[in-house]
Amino acid sequence: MASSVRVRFAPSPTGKLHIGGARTAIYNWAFARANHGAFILRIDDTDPTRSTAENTQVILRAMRWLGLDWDEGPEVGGPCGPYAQTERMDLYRAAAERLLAEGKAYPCFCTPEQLEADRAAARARKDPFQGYQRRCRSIPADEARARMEAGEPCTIRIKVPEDRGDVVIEDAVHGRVVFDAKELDDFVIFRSDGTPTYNFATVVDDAAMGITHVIRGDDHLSNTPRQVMVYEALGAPVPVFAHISMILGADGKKLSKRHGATSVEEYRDAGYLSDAFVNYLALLGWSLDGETTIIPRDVLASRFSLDRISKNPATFDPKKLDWMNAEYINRMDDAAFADEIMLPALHEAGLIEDGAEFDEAWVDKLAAIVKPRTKMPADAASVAAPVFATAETLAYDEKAVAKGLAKEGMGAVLDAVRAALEALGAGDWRAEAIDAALEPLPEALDLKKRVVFQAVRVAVCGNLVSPPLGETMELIGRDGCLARIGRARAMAL
RNA sequence: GUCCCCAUCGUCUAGCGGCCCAGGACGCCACCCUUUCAAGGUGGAUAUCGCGGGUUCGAAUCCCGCUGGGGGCACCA
Repeated sequence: MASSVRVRFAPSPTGKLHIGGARTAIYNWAFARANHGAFILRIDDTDPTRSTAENTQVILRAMRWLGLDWDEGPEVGGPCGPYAQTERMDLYRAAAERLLAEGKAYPCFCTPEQLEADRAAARARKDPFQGYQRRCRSIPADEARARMEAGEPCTIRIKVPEDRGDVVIEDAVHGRVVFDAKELDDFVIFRSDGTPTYNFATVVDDAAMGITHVIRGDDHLSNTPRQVMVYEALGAPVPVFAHISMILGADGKKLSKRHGATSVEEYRDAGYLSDAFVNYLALLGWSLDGETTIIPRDVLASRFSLDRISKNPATFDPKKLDWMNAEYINRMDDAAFADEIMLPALHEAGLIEDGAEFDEAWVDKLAAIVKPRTKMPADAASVAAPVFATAETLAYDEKAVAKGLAKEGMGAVLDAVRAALEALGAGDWRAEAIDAALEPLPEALDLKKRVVFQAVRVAVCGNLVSPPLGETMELIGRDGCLARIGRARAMAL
């Protein structure tokens, strides 16, 4: 396969992995998988003041949680390493030297003050071109070389060919985008401190790593013609670009802290399922067919395509993410739900001991009634909590007691309930039998069904809300239920 | 200032000249199921396809202008 796909996700470790970056990573990963290509992770840490090793670790952890495995990159290595830009400085230096030697770049001795003055002047005379005025472009090569060797501080600028004309970018999502090379200035590729700039380092790396498709945020579209200049100067093939839109907050503004959680790990910590999160993010700006919303990652990995990426910016909608999460939870089978969601949640909530063992059938039955009431993992703990309490520890909700239990006549109801339940032997303690035993009571007591069952519910679960009574009581057990009713009897009138 | 991008229900989107007085999903509402809460089922409201001009027998779809958003123009990435 001569032209096999190679894509990369290249975050800067200047912060946590945020939602927008995660989606870019997902698209790159899915595109690589769908085309049997390679997904490369590279750490673009050329900004020494803002990059930290800790952020890199946070990003790697987030990538793993998202399930985006990389074929080449940190901790897995690969033929194009190293995969952090700070470790590739020699490459950038060599590339810059080459461009200098070939006359495709030149040193610029302008001071920041000089540059600022030029900019101010351009503004003042309303010059449509506000970029670098190319003061140092015409310095003779030997003079430039001499000044450099004398140690005069300088940056290296790329020489945008005078007659370059239009720079045409065939973008996979935007189509043809045309820039006039005249609008491009001779931008800096190497700083005076000897470090490369982003637009240079990325291109050198993308070229060296054989990247075939650059899938990244829209904010880079305007930078692309600059990068094309570097590819051309380097004599490297220009990859296919795919610029994806930004993700906005509910107010249509760029997503920021004001909009709540923006980093991947905040969503992980909040209990969102990786699969649901990835599915939701993938759909924010991409569609499979316009109809399907539940797209498991294996489908994403086989059916993802660039031509179905949307051009418009997307607003992040937490409500839909919540729905998606609940959907993934409800699609789990009971055993998986019990092991992966319910039991860990109960443990987290301190409701079960370390290494506690439960009867498998019992746990599955519990899972079956808890699962549809679980939108977030923590819900599983609160829904199942009454089952794990004892008659002594069960918390009675005050309002529930007032509304359902502490009322005239409820004492008689509980007495009747107790009598009916006591008639059931331990061997008959099953949901259907319990329901059958309770069923005739409302009529016998001449009360509404609702009133009777509400009293039982509060007595047994401590709350007005619970999973179906019969099943819940079966799981709690005969003794537990009778003990609770005994305790509740004191609260009833 | 200048260059570039974007514009369909509140939100994510389908649509690439007739199948669309616009389809799906979230959310919302109603009903059904029901001893509560969910889940599930059924149905419903919400888009003059940003605005104005063209082109065409016919435009959400093509062209032009405008407006509104966003991004770039750094020795940040």
